[in-house]
Amino acid sequence: MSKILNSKEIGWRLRVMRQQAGFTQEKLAEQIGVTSQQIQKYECGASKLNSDRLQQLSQALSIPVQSFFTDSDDYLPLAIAEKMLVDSYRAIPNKEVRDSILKLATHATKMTE
Amino acid sequence: MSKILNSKEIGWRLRVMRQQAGFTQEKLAEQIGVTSQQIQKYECGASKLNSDRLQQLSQALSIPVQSFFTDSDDYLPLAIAEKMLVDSYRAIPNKEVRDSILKLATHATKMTE
DNA sequence: ACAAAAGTCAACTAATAGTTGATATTAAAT
DNA sequence: ATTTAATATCAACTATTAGTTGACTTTTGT
Repeated sequence: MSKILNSKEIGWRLRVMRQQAGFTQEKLAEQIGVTSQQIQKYECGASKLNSDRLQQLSQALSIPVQSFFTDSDDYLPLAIAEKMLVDSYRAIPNKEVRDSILKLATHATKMTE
Repeated sequence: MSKILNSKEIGWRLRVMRQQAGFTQEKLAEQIGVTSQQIQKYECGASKLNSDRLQQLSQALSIPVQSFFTDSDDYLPLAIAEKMLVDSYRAIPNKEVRDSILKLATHATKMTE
């Protein structure tokens, strides 16, 4: 159960990722079709990102939507099991097998009942 | 460049995933603190999900946020697939299921050699 | 066929996304 | 150090939409 991030925290991530991508608020703003003031609001958490904006921003910054919600820090000290999981996954030469593992994982909740 | 999904498409995913999780609109609604009519709106795309709702729904349905935005697992670049794998793995509430996924992954490499 | 549960529709209100215009801060250049 | 241009921030207002309630319809099970 991962923590739910508030709009301030999400806004901060947007800011960091925008800067890493080398955009000004203005440049990013015109790419997704809002004013730079609106980007500003996203970044301080005064406005919340909806599904459209999330996708537009992800595309503009070339990152997956998930980046807004999971700490990259979480992945650095990857728990042993998780590290094993990813390492194993990487090591699987057959794409179909990889895909089926991934699919299994993403749908695993259903199997618990 | 992956396609940007409109709220109708996203709503439909919500519906499918809710049903797969075995929730009624009502049940899901009370879990995230809105009315069932509001869930209904999300599902037909009459309302858009914001970052808060996305996280609440992901948690309630035990899926990563990314599930709402990526069409099919097959197109995912490796890095994103890995992220999704770990996110999904973490979202699995049942330890036994988690373990079996891990075991499957670690054994998958050998089996294909 | 009936009753109960789940889902849909419509009208309204509350909340917030998004705008414009003004002000502040930073950075570069003279 | 002063000025200039670029970037970022603040405040007030408007437009949109998220979210509500209540009535209606469909589905499901006995």
